Amino acid sequence: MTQIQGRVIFLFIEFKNQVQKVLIAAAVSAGYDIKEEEMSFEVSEHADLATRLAFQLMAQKSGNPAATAKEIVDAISADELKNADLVGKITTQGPYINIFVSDKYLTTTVENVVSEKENYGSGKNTGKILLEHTSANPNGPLHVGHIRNAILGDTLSRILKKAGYDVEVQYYVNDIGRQIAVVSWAASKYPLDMEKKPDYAIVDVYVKANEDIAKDETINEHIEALMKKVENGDKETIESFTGAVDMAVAGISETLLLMNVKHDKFVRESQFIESGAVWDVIDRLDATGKTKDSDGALVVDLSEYGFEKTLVIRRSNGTSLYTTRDLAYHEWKAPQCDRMIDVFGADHKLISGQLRAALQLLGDKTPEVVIFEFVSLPEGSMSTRRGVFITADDLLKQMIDKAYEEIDKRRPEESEEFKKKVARMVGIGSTRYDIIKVSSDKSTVFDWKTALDFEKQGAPFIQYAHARASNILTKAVEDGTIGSDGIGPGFANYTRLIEPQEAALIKKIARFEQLIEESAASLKPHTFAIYARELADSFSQFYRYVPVLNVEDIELKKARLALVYAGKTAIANALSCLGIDAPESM
RNA sequence: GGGCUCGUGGCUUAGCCAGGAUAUAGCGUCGGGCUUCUAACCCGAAUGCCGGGGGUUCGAAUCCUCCCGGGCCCGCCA
Repeated sequence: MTQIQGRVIFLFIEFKNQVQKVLIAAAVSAGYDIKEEEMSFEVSEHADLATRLAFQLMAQKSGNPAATAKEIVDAISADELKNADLVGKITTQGPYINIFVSDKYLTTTVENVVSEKENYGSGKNTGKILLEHTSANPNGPLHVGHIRNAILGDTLSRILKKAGYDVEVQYYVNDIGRQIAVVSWAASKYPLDMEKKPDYAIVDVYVKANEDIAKDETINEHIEALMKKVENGDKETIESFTGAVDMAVAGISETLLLMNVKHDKFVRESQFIESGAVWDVIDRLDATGKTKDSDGALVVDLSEYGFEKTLVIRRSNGTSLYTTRDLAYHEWKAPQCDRMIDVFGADHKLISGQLRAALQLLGDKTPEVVIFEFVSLPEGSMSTRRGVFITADDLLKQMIDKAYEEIDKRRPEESEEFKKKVARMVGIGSTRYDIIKVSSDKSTVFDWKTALDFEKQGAPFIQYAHARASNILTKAVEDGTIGSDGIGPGFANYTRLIEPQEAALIKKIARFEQLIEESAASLKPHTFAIYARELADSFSQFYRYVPVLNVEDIELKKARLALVYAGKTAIANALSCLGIDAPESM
């Protein structure tokens, strides 16, 4: 068994390994030819683990899967089974072989959570990951499309950390492109409303400027001139760009912080102009012989990577593009980490493929790209430029207000401070959960009615289960069953936990580590979000059917308290991975 | 026009990559449950040609193919 700090890790996986060993031995002794890599298992409602092995092997003999399944199970040796201490019963049902966990599996799970506490569920992966997400242009506030990027990226970073990786999260700030030139021009023409949140002040003038440009194309000449000045290092122009960008970023940061989204670093594109890295990248691409002139612009041929169209890496006016600066950014990141992960919207599918191809052409490490499909409005797609968007702040505020109404209705006697705190936890949690639970490859249409009708069996449901567990534990401290040293290793005899709801909850808790592992490996956080809900579901059923505080038998009471503690801990750890606060009371 | 992607009960959605046991769950609807640890809870019921056709297979929501519908993209925006 794999041991880390004295404990068997990945209990579910170890269970699976034991089952595999037992079944292979049985199949071989029954006269079948089977290799380890051919074994496949599924989690099933009929058992803790099931296999369709008989379907694969039937051709070797009878051709009857049910007969094959029975033959294999009959051939299981008692000795093998004795060594597999996590495996309980193995039965057949027609062609299926159903496997159940042992009592030791259950008691070990509870003991593990009780001793590991907030570290329960952590993985053993290693390596440094640089994760980039959100990176919205600093030309206005975040809108509901950006929220999906931020929540997906932030949840991913939390899950990867839980899986054991060293993760650094970056926001790539476009402080130098055409859009920022427009912002800078706008800020010089129109006064900024300093009363407003700074990102809103910026977008006001940005939208006006774009209206001007639509009417008068000659403004574009001013914009181009500004871009050239910046690339040539003109101090005054750079300062005006930086001033506008700082305002927008300040506002964006405030919004991100409100929804528990954390970035370790804000990296500015301009640094790759200043350092000359951009021109260096262009030179090296040019040296590959894959570039050519196209109407004065420099383009690179990526046809050998499957891209029909060439990629422009330098404008005909000599300035660089986002794509070029992004190449420099990735070259800068590569030596700092083992893996790079970028979270982009669906509009970046093509360009991110070209980016990867160009990096390959240069012989560089390439990023893994996580794509999420668009969030649009009933009337069409959102556009900061046209001023058509619903801001993240607006959505978050309304979600918090909605949550406040609920808590005010349910706990009117509580303090204003309590209600506000819970409203924020629930409002933000609901927003995050509703977004993260859906697979990122589904496009969605935003509408207020659906957004504000936050599903009760979403974040609030999970948070409520946590609050109920906390409540029981608080009362057990008050009645003295839990001493001042709390619940730790060896607190109770867990073989007393034999109710079906107890076993179901323990089994659900035991799968935590595997779900983290799978979610981290596939970079699909929604699968973990669904697990978190199932975990809360198991707890709610346990809570309904199994009394804890008014149990006479003190040993049984202590065993159940330990399970409540294990449930609370698992739920808290799951919520933490989702960036959702776990209230002690709500 | 070409490429990518999605299409699962009234609505939202899991499962699809590695095909198999009555297709997952929530909302909504209908019915039941608080003198018992917080009812933002629990239990039960109804609702599905898994977009459509064809194919592969003993077996297809899952693989292949064509079609229909939504989304995104198709060089000097990001």
